[in-house]
Amino acid sequence: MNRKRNCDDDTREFKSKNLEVERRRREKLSRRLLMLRSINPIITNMNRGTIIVDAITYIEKLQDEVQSLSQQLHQMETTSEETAEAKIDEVEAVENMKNWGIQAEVSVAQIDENKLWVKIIIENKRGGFSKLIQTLNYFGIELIDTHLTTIKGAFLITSCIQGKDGERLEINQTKNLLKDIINDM
Amino acid sequence: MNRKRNCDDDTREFKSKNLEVERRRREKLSRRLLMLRSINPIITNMNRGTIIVDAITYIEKLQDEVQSLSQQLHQMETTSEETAEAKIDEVEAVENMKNWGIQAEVSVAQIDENKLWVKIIIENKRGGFSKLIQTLNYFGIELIDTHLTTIKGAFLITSCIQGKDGERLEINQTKNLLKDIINDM
DNA sequence: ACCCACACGTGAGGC
DNA sequence: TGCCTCACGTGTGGG
Repeated sequence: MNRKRNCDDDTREFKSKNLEVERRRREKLSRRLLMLRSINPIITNMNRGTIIVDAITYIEKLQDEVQSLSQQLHQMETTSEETAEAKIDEVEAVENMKNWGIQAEVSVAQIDENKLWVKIIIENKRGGFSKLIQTLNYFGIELIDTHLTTIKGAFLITSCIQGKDGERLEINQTKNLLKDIINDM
Repeated sequence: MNRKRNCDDDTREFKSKNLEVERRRREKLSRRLLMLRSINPIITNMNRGTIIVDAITYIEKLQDEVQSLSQQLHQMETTSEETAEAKIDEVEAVENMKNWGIQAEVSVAQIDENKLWVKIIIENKRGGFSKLIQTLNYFGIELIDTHLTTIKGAFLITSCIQGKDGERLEINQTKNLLKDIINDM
């Protein structure tokens, strides 16, 4: 502890051998502390001790952030698994349609001045049919009576439709609308 | 630097006033370094300097992790917006059913020894109908002829079904299967 | 003057 | 032994 250097060492200063080594060590430690402070965006003070405290709190914050993010990501992945399955189903549906030589088709015929008869053959996309119905509903088209059959990856739909509020439906417009809807799926 | 204490201070050791204070400071710093080391799962050495280096590398790793996770989360959110829309549609569908007093319903009747007639009223879940069809298909049930109407957030389905390969269908089993499928949606 | 934080040089102990 | 790390007590400069 207390330096026991004798008082008789007169003028000649006796340097320890590890003087320079110790100096290097201190410098290295200081540089590393500055490094630690430089990558930490949250700094309260530039004291030697507060640098470490800030680093601790920053690490804890990052750990919480990682945990929270991975948690959110995990539950988002689990909820979107069915979407992935749907994608696979759609691919298989197209394959089936190709294998069986089924061609997509849209036919529209006039029944009377208010009603049209439509026949649609499309690939069996997951949710495609209900989306078709909803889209038609959005465009003011009401499905009165509908037949539907699924065969080997295809929807076969025949339906009697009319415009809401007695609005007249044009054959070509309706046909183009149906094609657009199917293409958008 | 060199202590200038006169050699005439004889036996009485003169303690600096900041001796204890400095001691507290050192202890505090050591404790904080141990804290920093304790929350760091990646430890190469327990040296004073390597503790800081490990903390730096750990912070950098955490930062990269946070960036990567938030990036993945962001692009997953953008791709799953449509799912959120579907959820909203489902909620609205249930609201509509409640507003119009439509009750979910499953009825099954026997047509002949091979065919059953079913009537189903369910909420208009996005993709629910095609999932119903696919699930029935998975359980070996074939839909021969199907009527479907959507009214105010509900599917009204009447269908003639039979078992594949001439397999007989029991009424109660089929009814329970349909209920299970609907509950799983 | 005081307080606080830091750097300094050195001895002790482990490998 | 030498090398390396740490704790110690103190001097010093800034607020």
